[in-house]
Amino acid sequence: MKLAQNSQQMTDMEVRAHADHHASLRLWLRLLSCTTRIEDTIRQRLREQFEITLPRFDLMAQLEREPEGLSMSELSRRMMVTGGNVTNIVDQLEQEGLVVRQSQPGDRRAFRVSLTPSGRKTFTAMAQEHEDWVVELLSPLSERQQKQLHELLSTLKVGQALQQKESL
Amino acid sequence: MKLAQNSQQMTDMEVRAHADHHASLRLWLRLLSCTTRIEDTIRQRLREQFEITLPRFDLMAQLEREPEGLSMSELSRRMMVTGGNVTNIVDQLEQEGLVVRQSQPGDRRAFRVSLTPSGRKTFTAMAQEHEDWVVELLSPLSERQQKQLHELLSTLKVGQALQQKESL
DNA sequence: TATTGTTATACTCTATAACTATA
DNA sequence: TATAGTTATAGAGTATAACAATA
Repeated sequence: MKLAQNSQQMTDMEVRAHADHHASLRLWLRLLSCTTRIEDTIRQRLREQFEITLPRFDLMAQLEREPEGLSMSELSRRMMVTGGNVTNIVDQLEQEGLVVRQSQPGDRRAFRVSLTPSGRKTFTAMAQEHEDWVVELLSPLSERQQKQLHELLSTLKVGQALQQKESL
Repeated sequence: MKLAQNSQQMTDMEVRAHADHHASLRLWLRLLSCTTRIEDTIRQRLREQFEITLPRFDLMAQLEREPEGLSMSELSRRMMVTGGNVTNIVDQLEQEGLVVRQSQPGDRRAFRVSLTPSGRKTFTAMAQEHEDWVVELLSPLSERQQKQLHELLSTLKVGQALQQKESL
């Protein structure tokens, strides 16, 4: 591509491909900045209003969906971080009385981590606020536009998953 | 909203608003996961192939657009991080010979930071690869879909900016 | 042997605050 | 006084690797 530019022998297809490249790059930068801005806002509000970080909130969100609780390794897998990190986060949340480790009958190596009643109550309140923030931050888009955006991102997500599979 | 649910007196509008809330939340989670997946891939490849982190890459990208160089405080403003961090990153890049601090004639407090020839060459190679990765990662979307996505995100961005102004 | 979970360590990014030199 | 930049410190998140207990 660079050679073609320099030698002034770009074909129409190359010109178009080149233009598309820049368009993709601009799209990516915009995608990144929109997402980061929303995420930073949410992160800041979680800290200010609930003194909680996003990873801790995410871990509680995982547990909220699983009343039976989850093992440390399952949490590690779902949050896509290594085990040591999960140990740290669970330690902190357990000190605050928001989650609890219970020994697993049948496997004395494993724990079943779940929300305490206090943790569940706290999380419900946070999640309600969190949802309101998201609605507010996405409100520049109409309902119809949000639906469109969701569909486009689904295509992107599925495509990415396929690409990952193919590269195995 | 919660009260309306419990008292079973939700109006049609409330029902719709409630559904929209969940839709917005799902949209946000999808937006976040798509962006994070792409960002993590790029971060990993930058580290593996060029031994560079995203903030360092971003700083070099800022300098690449400004052949005259930028002051530390201007870099701090553009990267939206505090001054001490910029000092650290510039220190590292300067040790590797990729950027250089030059004293500013007219203000002996300030520096003009710019890419060295080596830094420019290195960045050009990295940026080319980076652009290829972005094209690849966005390729599940057609050209037309990418344009659509870009427009939706523009609406979101402009709306966010307006909201920020209004909240001042 | 393999797996679950913990511990220890190290690295990057980040912010805050105190500080120096210059304007 | 205010500004440009540095330094010191602290805290969060992350990964890696060695380790103990159990399967």
